[in-house]
Amino acid sequence: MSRPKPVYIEDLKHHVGQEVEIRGWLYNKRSSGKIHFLIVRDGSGFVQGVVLKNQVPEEVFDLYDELTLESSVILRGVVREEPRAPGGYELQVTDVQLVHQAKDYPITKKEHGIGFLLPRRHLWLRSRKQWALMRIRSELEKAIADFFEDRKFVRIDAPILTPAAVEGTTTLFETDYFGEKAYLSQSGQLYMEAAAMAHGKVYCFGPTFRAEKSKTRRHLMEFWMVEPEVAYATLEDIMDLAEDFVVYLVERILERRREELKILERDTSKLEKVKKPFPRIYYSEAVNIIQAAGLPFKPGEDFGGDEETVISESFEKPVMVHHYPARIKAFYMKRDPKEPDLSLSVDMLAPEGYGEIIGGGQREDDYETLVQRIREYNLPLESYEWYLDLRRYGSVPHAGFGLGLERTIAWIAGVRHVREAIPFPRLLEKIYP
RNA sequence: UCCCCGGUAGCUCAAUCGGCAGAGCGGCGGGCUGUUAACCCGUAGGUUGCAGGUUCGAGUCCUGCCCGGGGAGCCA
Repeated sequence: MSRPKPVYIEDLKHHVGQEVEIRGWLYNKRSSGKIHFLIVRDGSGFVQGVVLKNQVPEEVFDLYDELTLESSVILRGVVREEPRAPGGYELQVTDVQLVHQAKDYPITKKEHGIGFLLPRRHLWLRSRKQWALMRIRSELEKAIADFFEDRKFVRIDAPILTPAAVEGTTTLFETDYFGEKAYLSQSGQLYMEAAAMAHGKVYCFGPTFRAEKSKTRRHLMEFWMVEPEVAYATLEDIMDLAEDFVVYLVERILERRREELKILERDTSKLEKVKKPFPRIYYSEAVNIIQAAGLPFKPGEDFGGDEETVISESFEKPVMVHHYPARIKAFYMKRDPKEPDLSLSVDMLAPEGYGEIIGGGQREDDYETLVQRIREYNLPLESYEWYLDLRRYGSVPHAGFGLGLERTIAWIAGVRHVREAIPFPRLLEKIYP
């Protein structure tokens, strides 16, 4: 007996009428007595196998009882187009092989609470929605690389172990580095500024770490960030780039991950509206929106979750808020020469209340001013000697931004909490599995 | 660190005014040739988070503790 060719479920449409082999895991099963339905997943998709009592040997038909959820199985059968089957194709099963029997798989088809699922993240990843989310994440990572490659950016990997803080040490994970203190990176930006002076247009993409005691749906202790930095760029230039970037990412997912969005029950009409141009408003205009909505807010302060929600819900597209008060932004942010109390900064807020996905702006490029800022912010000048070198030797105007990957995924995929946007989330005081 | 909510069967939850601790799913046994988180019949399954208090009587009220979730601050 010749063994049929192993194929992936996503390729079944090219094998209609042929006998194939699917190697995967049992996702679900149903039976009506003399007909069994086996829903199998193989990583590339889900397919229903139909086992008819009068068409397979008795021992194959009876194997149904041994096939517990998440057991690994090999199905052989003929591919058929079938409107009654989920996905449109099904397998007329000729043979079933049990590779390994899973005993009492804990995650069932019914609802579970987050407290039950998170400690079982290694298994939860197999569930349909989580599967869809990780495929969207993977596609976004590809889209990020493609976007910058198309625009001739050079990818520069920032270090993860760093000697000093970018914005103070209170929220850093500290570790020992041969007897000296070192910290896990909370941003690659300063290194990107150095790299931009070497390559003009650069970006980094990697994990960053914040030891903030944050316990909200928008926070992770370890998250991934994309940080482009462009020499000779202004605030305007970087807003244009951020806009193009986000439009590109949304388009890519709509184009290549529509099935996954459907599994997640995402309302794609809201994503279709994400086209240029995005509204750009001054911080002061954002304050007006907040006050018109009746929120108690002290102008000059940074926005909290409620304020961000009110602003972003005023628009159908991501909105860019720029010219924040300088005192609530980082030391390296350049001030507007016309209004020195305001910084050349921008935040992009995602619609539907998903909050800030981008933060960036133009950097201070004058040596004396930067030294003064470092002093004003009570930061150790000696740690920034190398950074100051960038202003000593051929300083130019430059700007950049950082985009939080998980918040972007949560928004595009329409999931409420960022913990589902990363394979193994690191949450406050939780590092298992 | 602060604020709010919760902890009852393996899971998700219910239990009126303080009055016999229940359902669905999952498990197990049976039935069904087109199921879509299948359905139908039957069945097993409980230290109601822990400690104390009030009461004839506490899952329910009170005190303390533990654990979990959501949010604030901070940020992407």
